[in-house]
Amino acid sequence: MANKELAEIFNEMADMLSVDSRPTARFEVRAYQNAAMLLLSLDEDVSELYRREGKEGLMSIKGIGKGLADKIEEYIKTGHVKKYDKMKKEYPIDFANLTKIEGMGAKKAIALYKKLGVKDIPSLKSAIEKHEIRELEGFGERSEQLLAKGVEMLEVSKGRLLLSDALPVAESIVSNLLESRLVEKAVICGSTRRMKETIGDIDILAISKDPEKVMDLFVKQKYVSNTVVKGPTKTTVLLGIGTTCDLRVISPESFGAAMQYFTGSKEHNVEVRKIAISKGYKLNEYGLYDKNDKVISAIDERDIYSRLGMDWIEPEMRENRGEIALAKAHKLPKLVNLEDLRGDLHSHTVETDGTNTLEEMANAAIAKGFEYLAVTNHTKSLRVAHGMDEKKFTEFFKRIDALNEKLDGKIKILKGAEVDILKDGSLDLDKSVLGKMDCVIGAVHSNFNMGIKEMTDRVKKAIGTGSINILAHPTGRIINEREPYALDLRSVAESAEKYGVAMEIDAYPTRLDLNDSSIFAIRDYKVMFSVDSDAHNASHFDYMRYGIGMARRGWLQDSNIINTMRLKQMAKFLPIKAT
DNA sequence: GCCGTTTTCGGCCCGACTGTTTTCAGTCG
Repeated sequence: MANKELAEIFNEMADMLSVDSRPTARFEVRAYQNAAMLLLSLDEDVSELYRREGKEGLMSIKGIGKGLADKIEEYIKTGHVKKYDKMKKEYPIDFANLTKIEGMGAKKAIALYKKLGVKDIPSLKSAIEKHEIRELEGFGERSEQLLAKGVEMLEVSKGRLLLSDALPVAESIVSNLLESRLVEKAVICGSTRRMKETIGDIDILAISKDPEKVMDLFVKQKYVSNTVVKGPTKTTVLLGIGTTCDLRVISPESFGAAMQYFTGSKEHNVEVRKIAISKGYKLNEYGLYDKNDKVISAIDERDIYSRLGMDWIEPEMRENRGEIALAKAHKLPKLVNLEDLRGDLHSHTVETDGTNTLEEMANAAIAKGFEYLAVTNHTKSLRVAHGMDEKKFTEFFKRIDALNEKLDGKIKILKGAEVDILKDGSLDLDKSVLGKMDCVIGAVHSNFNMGIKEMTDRVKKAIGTGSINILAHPTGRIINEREPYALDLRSVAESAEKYGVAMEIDAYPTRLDLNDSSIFAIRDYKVMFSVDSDAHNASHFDYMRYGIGMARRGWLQDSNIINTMRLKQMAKFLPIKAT
């Protein structure tokens, strides 16, 4: 995809421009960085947009003007951006990796290149080992040590942390702080509060009369492997799960402003601050101030938004994707909540690759308060998961009938399957058996490396059979492991809308598929969604909250999601049998 | 390099921390 490559080029151009002494250069840096971010958040391939709408289409994106549009066009046509190539000759530096090091930005990278010829991580390591850095003007022994530590940390941590690894640890630390009675309040902020699919670091805010003791307790938490910085207002530790965690102790009167500030995202905050400026105010982590530095609002996050003429914005929406305009117009959507879910439509048992029996899964679902649970085991061609054939499904369904009778309305177990969508788009089970089911999920589990047209046709053919009700984990990606397969998601969504097939938001922590940006990409279609746990174990129903996180980040309401409905209403979407 | 119900020129988000300095630059969130 050209978006990612161009974003890298623009980011590097920004890095190289950062040492340009022209007074306008620093604003050009921002323009390039902004363009890189826009490209990464774009729903479709920018070359597709260009093919369809030309340079005008590119320039219709706010933040892309003539200069950048020219460069995008040049890249699509020739595969090169001349200005970039020229700059890169002067600075043949691996900015992308070097600036991943904590404390290393573009300017330091360039300084090290000019003085020592450092151009990538290996040459940096060698300069550190030879103690060349401490001799440089503007650097010192401490800088050299910090860079050495930064390189080491970079090599240990690979990929971003899963939300499901970060959130429980953050919650546990917060509850330990609260239990100690040393803090009056403690809350999670940052990307964890925004429920991003992966987390860079964990941010926690607290109010306390005794900050030193709180910090002492904090660094002694069992999750902590190392203390990076320890002060009375800010302490940073390294957690065993491979991320840093900041705890800030703030004054009670600034709590709302600090929450707003540390929740981010950065892009959202920049826009909110611009609004503050336009009203003659100033907004920072301590409060909202007027021209005379008098506090207008600071204690309560909602009040700060309100004083800026906006409705309070759910953390999951704070990504500067249009939520600010809606908040100003008082037209924010009422996002779906975990409590709105009435059941789960995707789960597995020991018969295939699950670890609990049908009865155990049913009981766990009852404990969760579900009204229904679809058991959707794998089908025969998925041999690694002991996929079932027609005969096994028929026998299994008799057990479901018996169990439903025994459970006497405590829950309704729906007969289902996660049927493989084969290479040619046909389904892995006979139609006569699929016809007996209450909930059929279609899923691609093989031949991931097809071209985009082939793969799109394959999935659309499966949807067109009329035999599936939900398309499972539509992009097939596994976080930090497998890229999504090539698929025209819009075209698939169009087809899903036509055939009344719901698109899944698979809540399994390594999948989270669809994710927020995919949901955004298909928001023009009136397609329904299904938030499912994909549980392979009775404890996996807890994963639902991550799926709800994605749904909320995609601005979905309960009316967009089929399993917020009661069983009777669901009959419109699923062929639920009377039994 | 982008943008515009105060502007097509003159603006462009904000503050803390750190290590290096002796008033500040670079980085980060």
